[in-house]
Amino acid sequence: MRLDRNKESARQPLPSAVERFRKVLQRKSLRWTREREAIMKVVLAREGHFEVPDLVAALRKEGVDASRATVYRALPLLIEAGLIHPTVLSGERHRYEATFGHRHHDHLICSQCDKVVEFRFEAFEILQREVAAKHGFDLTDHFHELIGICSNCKGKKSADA
Amino acid sequence: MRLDRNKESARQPLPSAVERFRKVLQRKSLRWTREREAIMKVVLAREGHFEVPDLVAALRKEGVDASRATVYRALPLLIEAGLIHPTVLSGERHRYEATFGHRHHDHLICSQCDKVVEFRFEAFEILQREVAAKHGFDLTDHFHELIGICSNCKGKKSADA
DNA sequence: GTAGCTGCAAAGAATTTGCAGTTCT
DNA sequence: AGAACTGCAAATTCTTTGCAGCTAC
Repeated sequence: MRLDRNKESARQPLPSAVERFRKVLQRKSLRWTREREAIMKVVLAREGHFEVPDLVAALRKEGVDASRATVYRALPLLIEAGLIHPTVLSGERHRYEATFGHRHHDHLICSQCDKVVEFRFEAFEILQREVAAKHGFDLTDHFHELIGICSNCKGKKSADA
Repeated sequence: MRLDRNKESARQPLPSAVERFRKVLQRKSLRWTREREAIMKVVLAREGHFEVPDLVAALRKEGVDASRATVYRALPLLIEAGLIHPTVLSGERHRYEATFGHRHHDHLICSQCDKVVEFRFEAFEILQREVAAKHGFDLTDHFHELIGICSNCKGKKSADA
């Protein structure tokens, strides 16, 4: 999760997301285009995690003009603007999650049924900064994912092999 | 990092790694072959993180018989045996790290120079189990990676764009 | 003897890139 | 006008698979 304590972004509607995105573009002398705007909106509207091929399909379904290539090219910018964040998730393809307008959280995942629980534990946030500081780092981001077996799956026999 | 508190595996030489691997194979009615053995040894001998294509190249260089396909097929077994573990590390391809004979640790990474610091902080281990338990999960594994700017890079101007 | 293995080469997928035409600023 | 964009299709990679012949048990 991109750490972001100096901006009261959570819970704000679209305008400030637009602002953030524009700011990044401006700083890099890049342009605000209809495609980038469309991608941004669809991304922010998505619930939970998403993978790029799915996102591309979703765009197409909404009749949004934005080719796969353009989507791939936009992602790093959205990340830089703090609107989305890569997530780990044992999966194969890259996964992202909209972070703008969402309270920061990490994930607890059942390895058997893939159930995902979002959690937030302030102690982690504090200790992480401490650990980083102890090694002379300024913490800017982190990935934290817990893997386990949920109560529901505990009973079931593991049909291993 | 695969959690493993019931086995005093760390610091032990090869034999017990072999034993573990054989045990997994046995349980799944799979076979102990010269290729799997060779892959296991080369993997355990590697320092730090590795990606599959590099591992395959390393094997070839040592004249080890083991095709790419066989390597890919062996990895899940090595993971199951607790000899290696996938790591996050923002990279593109899958990355692994030998865990057998190494004390568990997580990573602190400089996003500018890619410097990697291994850290271990007992509090995290404990709190993670607590969080999992609070949601009814049995924790079996976790990914935890801190991203920041190291002291060395702090001075440098960020030649962004 | 048989189920499982292996290498190979082909297949699959996700992501990236070169290019020619378009569009912000 | 000029730099930056976009879609397309081709190119790259990593990873997986089908198959025919080998090998551990």
